[in-house]
Amino acid sequence: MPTPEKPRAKTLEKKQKILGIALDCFVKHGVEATTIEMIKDASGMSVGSLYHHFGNKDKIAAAVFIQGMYNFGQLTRAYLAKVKDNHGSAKDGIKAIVYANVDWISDNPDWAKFVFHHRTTVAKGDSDGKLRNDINVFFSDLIEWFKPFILKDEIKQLPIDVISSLISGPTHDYARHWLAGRNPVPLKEHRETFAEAAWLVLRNDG
Amino acid sequence: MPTPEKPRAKTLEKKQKILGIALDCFVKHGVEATTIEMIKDASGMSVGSLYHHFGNKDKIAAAVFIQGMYNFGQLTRAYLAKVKDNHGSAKDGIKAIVYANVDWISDNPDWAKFVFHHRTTVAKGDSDGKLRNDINVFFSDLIEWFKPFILKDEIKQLPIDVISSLISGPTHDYARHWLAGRNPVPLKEHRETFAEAAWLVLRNDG
DNA sequence: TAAATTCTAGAATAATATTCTACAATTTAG
DNA sequence: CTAAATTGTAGAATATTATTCTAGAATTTA
Repeated sequence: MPTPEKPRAKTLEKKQKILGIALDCFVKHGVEATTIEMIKDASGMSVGSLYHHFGNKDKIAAAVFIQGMYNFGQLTRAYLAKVKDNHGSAKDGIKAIVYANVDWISDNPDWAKFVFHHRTTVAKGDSDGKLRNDINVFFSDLIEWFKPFILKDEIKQLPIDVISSLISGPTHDYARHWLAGRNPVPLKEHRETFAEAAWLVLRNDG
Repeated sequence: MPTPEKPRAKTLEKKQKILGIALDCFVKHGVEATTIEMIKDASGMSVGSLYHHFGNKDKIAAAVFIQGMYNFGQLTRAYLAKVKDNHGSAKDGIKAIVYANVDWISDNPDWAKFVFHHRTTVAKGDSDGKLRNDINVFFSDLIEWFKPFILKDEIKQLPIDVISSLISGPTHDYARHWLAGRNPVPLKEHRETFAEAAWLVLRNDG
């Protein structure tokens, strides 16, 4: 087994900085078109160091992706935790999820662009399934929250993955177009619309 | 200006065949990881010919993308035309759009995978805006169809791009996960669910 | 049927990713 | 505190892959 290396003091923050720079390059030119040399020049790092830290270009991209997903996950958990603390309703929870999506995407457009366009790319390199697992854990947290409301018939009896798509689908679709410059009106301006729409499709009775 | 070349007899079908083979490679390995040599070997074509016909790798990808979008557009138009012919309601039209999406994605999963993941990539190379324009034309056809129903207040007064995301968002989101193997239940099984959901959010009054 | 055009082939070149080797900096063990 | 041991840096060397180029074959046009 590969010895688990112990990083030096400032290594982690240095790596984080590189991820930010790599993100800039990736978003500006796309992963394929950004060369290691670009990242090297922009970060003032040597090629050797980059490879020492990340292994190869795909793994840099993977690290960027994971960083982004992690931050997004944190925000969503925080929003849901607040609902939980206030003993919020099913409606509050569903709207909170939409809010978390809209807010994170709006506040981190570059990360969002990257995350939207590179899940597949990154999944390929996830040989140990670590990423997959993290996402599953995140997902089961969400399910935990939903279950009681579904059981109480406040939310429609639908498969969880369908529920998930009904909640996030419209927001993500609009976000993609907005981030790409095809939709001029900022996502944030439709926050309430998408939140209410999600509740409208998922609530039981009308 | 670049002389508009006149292709030879079997050139077009040869190019189409290559696009299919390229799609296979792209879907199996991703655009970045498929080499020109792979496409060369799989198609029995020479490197020179590939470059003669397509210019470079990005343009092969662009051609694949455009082919896919074109086919999808055709299907959607056909579905909507049928509704028009039968003097269908707003509900019929909105459900038809969802059906077109679900059916095309289900019947052409590889094309769908590619189209979903490479719009951005391709948009970068669309210097003359031809692709952009085609999509705009397609979009305005849709808008034309919607307008009367919005005016008659059968459909909610919302910006067209929001309407578009509310109709297609959930289907596309689910499709992405299904195509990536994360959602095991085929998209088609939720066709009616997503179609009804779209109508539920968009209809006026409840 | 000859000239013009389009297409094919594969070698030559260029751009880029990755590996490797030597050394520098930091940490750890005693 | 000091000497291994470990981790990080640098840049040259190598390997892979994209792209260009040249010559000629096939087809079309006039």
